[in-house]
Amino acid sequence: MGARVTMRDVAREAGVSPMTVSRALKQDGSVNTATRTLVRQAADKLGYVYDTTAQAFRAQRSGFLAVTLPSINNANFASTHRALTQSLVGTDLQLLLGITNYRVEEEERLMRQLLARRPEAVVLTGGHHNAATRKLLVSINVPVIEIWDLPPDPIGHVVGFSNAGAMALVVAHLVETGRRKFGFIGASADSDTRGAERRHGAVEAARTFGLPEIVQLDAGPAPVSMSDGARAVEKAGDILHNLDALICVSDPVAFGAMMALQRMGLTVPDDIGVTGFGAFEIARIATPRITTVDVGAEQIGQEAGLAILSLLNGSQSSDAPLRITLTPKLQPGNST
Amino acid sequence: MGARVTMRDVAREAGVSPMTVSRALKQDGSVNTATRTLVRQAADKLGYVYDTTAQAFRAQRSGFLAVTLPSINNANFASTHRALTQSLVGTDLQLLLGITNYRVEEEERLMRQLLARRPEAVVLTGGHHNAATRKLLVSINVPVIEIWDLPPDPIGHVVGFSNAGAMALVVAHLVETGRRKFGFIGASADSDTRGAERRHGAVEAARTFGLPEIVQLDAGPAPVSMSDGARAVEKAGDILHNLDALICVSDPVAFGAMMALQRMGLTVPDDIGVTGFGAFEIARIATPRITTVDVGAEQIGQEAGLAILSLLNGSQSSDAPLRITLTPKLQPGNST
DNA sequence: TTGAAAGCGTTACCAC
DNA sequence: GTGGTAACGCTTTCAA
Repeated sequence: MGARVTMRDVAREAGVSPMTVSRALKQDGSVNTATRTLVRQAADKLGYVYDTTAQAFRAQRSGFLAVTLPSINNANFASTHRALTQSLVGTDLQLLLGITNYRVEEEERLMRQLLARRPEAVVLTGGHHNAATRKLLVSINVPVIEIWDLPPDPIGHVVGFSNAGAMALVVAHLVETGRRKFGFIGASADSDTRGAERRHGAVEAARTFGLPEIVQLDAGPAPVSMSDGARAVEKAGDILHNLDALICVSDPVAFGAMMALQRMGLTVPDDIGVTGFGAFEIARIATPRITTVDVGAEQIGQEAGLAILSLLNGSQSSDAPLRITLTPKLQPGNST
Repeated sequence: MGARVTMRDVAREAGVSPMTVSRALKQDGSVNTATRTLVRQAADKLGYVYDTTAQAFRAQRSGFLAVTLPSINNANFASTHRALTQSLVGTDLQLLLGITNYRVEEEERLMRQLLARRPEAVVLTGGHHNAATRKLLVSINVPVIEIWDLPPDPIGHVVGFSNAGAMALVVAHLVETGRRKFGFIGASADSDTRGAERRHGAVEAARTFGLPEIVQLDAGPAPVSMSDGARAVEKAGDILHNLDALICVSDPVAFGAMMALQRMGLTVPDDIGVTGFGAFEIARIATPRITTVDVGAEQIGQEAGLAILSLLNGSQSSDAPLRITLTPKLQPGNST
């Protein structure tokens, strides 16, 4: 139950000054190798743990990168998270993660909590925020990056793709395979704004192709899962016989839909086609493999990380907001 | 780009002392209402922003709860995370999350990074750590909780269940349904220590029941996924004809295995039974539904949260380490 | 290459 | 109800 070990203690143990300890524990070149070894040994012996809080306080640099994600249980967001983390290896930046659970009010609460930690940059998944959140973010004086979207009126920088455009790829593919009458399965509320954009993109693309209006099948509030996809199909009932493809907001939803269709005696893709979104593992492994869209989740994280580093280096002026646009790729499977 | 506004500036503006500003900006009752109004106005006028870093430093209370998870993309860990977050609502504690990617060396690196932020408590997923990590954790003076395991020699407190015991439930169930010759599909390396324990539990249970030795099918390094399960089955080939059940380390692996079996013309459960682990959504939605084990991921998070709060309140002495043991429940499906 | 002093912004503690 | 003083652990700055 002893008091905390500080640099002062390590200094005493090593027979040097606290300042030398400070320098020895960094890569800072100006320390004698022997001294450094001595200090390292003393630190290890005493079980010294560096105090980032004190450093952050003294240096007026938190070392935090605030990141929000809608969900922690999503392979795509996990990829983005991993790539972002990876791109910060070797720097002293640390991710401070907040999960919004797809709720805008939660995002505001979370953002207040995150900003109180004085992050050096902020990464938000999605480009739709309430007024209060926006106000918070424009007033802080650090880089803000919105990812996974292409907001028309971004707060700062953007690394994303067009969710609507990605859905247009899907519609075009379905048309090519000779289909015309589509249903869309997605979340009901506007909570999943990327989902709403995908829906919108599908509807618009259908109009462009001169197709019949897309039938909307409600899968409940976000996040929508396999079961929600299955339930939406079950609720649809006879409507399905008038459709030749179901466009799903994500691969898990598509898989749930396929399971339900199978139970109803409908064969995919012969009786009806099914498409997913996001290139999740389930799309590859399901039988039939699900036609999906790879949005480059990993690349988003990587590009965002690189952007942050250059913005913080000052090598990139933040006066000219970045807008990095990725191109989603259709991944045809056997479900269409 | 002027210098930062501090309490001192606000104090000067309001004609009071910094101490009074500090009190006025909290809910702290002992400030005259008029004074408080004055201070608030001065703060607003100057655009004052409270400095949490300085507070954390001075008060020696970071407000952080350090949490490690093996993966961000896992419904079970996501449940634990959500429940833990939920149980801290209303407190000033904030989660500081680190992902180990199932790697022990990564855990050490991560733990150093997390501890440097001086968390008020530490939650580790898993009960296996390298010597350095253990040393770090026993020397810090805050509550440490290991979850998702029942380590024989815990660092501090424990909220978990027996992975081996849970697998014994599965084996007992398979025996009841008349099966005797089992294969086990799990990660190869020891990286997924919970997986290794499950494997061990299955082997032990088989011995207890006097069954033939369980055939080990390697699914590669952790994390193992649907594809890994499928690949393990494909590699097994004719071995499968000598088995009447495949015990899988997780539901995704079990699903992948089922898909591969199906492609090989084997019917589940008639030709061979399949079991999973973790009560993932895929177990419910797959056809046939996968027999699995619900380990109470959410309850783990909740209990850990409650434990932390009581430990930090001082209402619970940390001299007597908590050991909360949950009871996994078998969820029979149609795959056995 | 190393050390001494000062101070980052806040709050615990003690006066009044 | 309010103020003064000191201190949290580190690093910037200057000196040796």
